[in-house]
Amino acid sequence: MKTKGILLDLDSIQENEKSVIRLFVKTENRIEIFKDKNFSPYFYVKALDNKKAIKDIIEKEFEGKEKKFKAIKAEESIEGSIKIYFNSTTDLVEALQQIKEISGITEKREYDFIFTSRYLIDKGLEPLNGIEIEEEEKEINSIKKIETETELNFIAFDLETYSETKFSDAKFDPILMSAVTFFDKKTNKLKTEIITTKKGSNVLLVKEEKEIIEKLKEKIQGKDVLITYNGDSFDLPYAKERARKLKTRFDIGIDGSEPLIRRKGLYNATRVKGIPHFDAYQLVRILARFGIINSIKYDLETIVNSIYGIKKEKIKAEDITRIWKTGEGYEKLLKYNYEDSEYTYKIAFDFFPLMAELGKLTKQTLFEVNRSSASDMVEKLLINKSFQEKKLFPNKPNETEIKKRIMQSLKGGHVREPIAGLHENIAVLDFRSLHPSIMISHNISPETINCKCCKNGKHVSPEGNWFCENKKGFLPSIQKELLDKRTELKNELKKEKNELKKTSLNARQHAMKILLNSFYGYLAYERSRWYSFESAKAVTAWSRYYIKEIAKKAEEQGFTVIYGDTDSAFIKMPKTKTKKDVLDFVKKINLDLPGVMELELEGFFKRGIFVTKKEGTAAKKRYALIDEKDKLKIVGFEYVRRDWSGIAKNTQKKVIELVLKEGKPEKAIQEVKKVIKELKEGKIQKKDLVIFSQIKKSIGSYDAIGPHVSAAKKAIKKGKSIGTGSIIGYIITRNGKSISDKSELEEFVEEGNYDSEYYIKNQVIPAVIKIIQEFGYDEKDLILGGKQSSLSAFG
DNA sequence: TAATTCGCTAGACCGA
DNA sequence: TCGGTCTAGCGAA
Repeated sequence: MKTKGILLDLDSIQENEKSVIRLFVKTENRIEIFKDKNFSPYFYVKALDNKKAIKDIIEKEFEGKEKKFKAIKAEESIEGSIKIYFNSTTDLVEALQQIKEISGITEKREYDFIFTSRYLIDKGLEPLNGIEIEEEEKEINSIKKIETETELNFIAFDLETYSETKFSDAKFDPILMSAVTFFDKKTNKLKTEIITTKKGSNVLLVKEEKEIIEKLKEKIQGKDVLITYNGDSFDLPYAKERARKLKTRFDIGIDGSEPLIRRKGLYNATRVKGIPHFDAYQLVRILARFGIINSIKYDLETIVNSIYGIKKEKIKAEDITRIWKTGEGYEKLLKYNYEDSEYTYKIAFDFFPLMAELGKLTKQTLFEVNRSSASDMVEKLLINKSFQEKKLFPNKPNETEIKKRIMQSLKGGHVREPIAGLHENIAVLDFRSLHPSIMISHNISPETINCKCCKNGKHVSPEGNWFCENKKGFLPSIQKELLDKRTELKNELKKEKNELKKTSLNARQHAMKILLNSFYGYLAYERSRWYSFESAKAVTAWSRYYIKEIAKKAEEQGFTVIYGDTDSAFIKMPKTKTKKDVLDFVKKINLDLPGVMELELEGFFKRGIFVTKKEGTAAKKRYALIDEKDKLKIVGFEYVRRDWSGIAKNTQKKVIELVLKEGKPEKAIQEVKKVIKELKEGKIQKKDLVIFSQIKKSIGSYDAIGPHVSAAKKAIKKGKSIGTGSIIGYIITRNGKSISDKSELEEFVEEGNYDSEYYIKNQVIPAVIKIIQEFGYDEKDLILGGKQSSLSAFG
């Protein structure tokens, strides 16, 4: 019988001592389980004498935990290796240890790879894409990928729980309510309901806590993707534990299992069999790593604000309990629960296409890709290609090798010292995808380096290594494929009118961009299977070479180069030069660049400012530009840093704006004076004084107790739970001697209790002084009344 | 518990 | 209480 569906999830189980793959497939209207009993785990070995080794392997009795077993098959395979099959993954693991007892075996390969990933790659399947199964009574005879439009039913949920202390403990504290959000087909809109035991808006009333869990379970059943915000560590483990306490089961898995909690260091990964658990918190972490979003904190309120610009109200744990007890503010609590669930749904929904595409490209399930690192993704992609090209992929490095790799240090990009001051008519040029384009254009790959044939060829790096011109490198050939496909998709995107198709095309090209940019890092990452220090070294050597060449040529053309960082050149156009001259220059450069390397014009800016450091030389990585539409671009300054107070950041922004937009340093000075006055008068609100900083290691292991550590320590004494990874918001109060003494967690500080001296001298003034100094003013002009200088910017 | 290096700044820490 | 050094965090690319 033929069945078509969408592949949601897979796992492997042991059945009659055999490993069996189970696929969770969305067919017509439900999720069904299909078993594949014909796929055996395997690994490869290399041997001195294959014939003899095969005979020995076949005859070998391996010692299992319970009984002896044999390999089911051993045969000659790719690259002169021997492929050995086993009944189960447990057999394979045992055999892996004992295989070295056979003489003449020199090497083991492809043994450290997850069985389910193996299955997807070998069968050429893509999670969240279509599959066609030839089956009998749910047992798979054959399977293949087909292209299908993915239409899935999502459901998000969010729990509110009771707590006498700061944190709820599932052993004692009940679930008060659970919001669920899903797409309502009747109204074609999102619908959110709150399952709870007290009446109110949008409430789905039940009698007791146990029924909340059961109702939630009922709501989840029939959906295809389960969305939470930090469900990995909170909502799912909590619901599971409460169910146990209340003598019921939270068995939402398609196979009737409960959520499976796997400890992953400090965090959990919680899996639901058959229904991919899509944790929006994990998603947001990934997006932040790839620079897609930028946020100070990772709680839902901050994230919603940074993605959608919407201010969502937060209710603290203790208030939830108070509201529940008194009933006062109950509607607010309902709204809070409602919004948590709805925004969680929205974030996950909006970024689902991107994650789905990353999953398809790297052959990872949604659950996996949702918790995957950049190196994971590149590695899976490479392994997949390796399989397609019938090659053996490299082993993971052992710990000794990893340590050796860490010892090596790599020189990075070139940063040019800026010319400090105010500049006008700036053109910013930059290389399009610098690292990938260097890798592709110079064929940089671990196996093309220093080949026999091309020592004096085109691809000799500035530091001496060279790369083959005859044989295409493994890594760059994949990058080229991605690049070409991406260009094609972007062209299609331009023509496409249908919004849904546009979303999907855009997600695909974005996924490719992310992967493309991760190759270089993977090459230089110590745990990489395709590690090549010398290759990575060549990439950066070339990057330095090319960007310096651009600067040199720009100067030869009569431009002044005012700055450059890694892949960019900021050039100042003298009066005699036009925009066309800049574009012609770019064009000319591109004629000489090799392969796919390309210089682009990022934009024209009417003004820009670079400042000096304390020691007097110009500061790199901090500047501000204003374009022709008066749009500011502020880089590196305190304004973009979370470890500065709002009052300092906002004042700095205003100063930059006044100076760049209107060329009025005098106005800027007035502005700063005004802020200083308000600070002195105690008028500044708490929220503008908070400084955020992360506790990056265990609180006891600090040598230097800075303000954030000090505030954290005090808060811990008061019963707050703060650990590695916590982001602290603190305020410098009037109570104490040193800055650290005065530092206190924001929530413990009364409105108005702040050290105005600190905020003036250590926050506002340092944030603006370097900028106004460029106009001939100094600190005295900010504190004293009179104006010391009358220099004007454009006078 | 998983990409890299370059660069800036603050504030503690320490010895004179 | 000073100045130099070191620890720490965060951002740019």
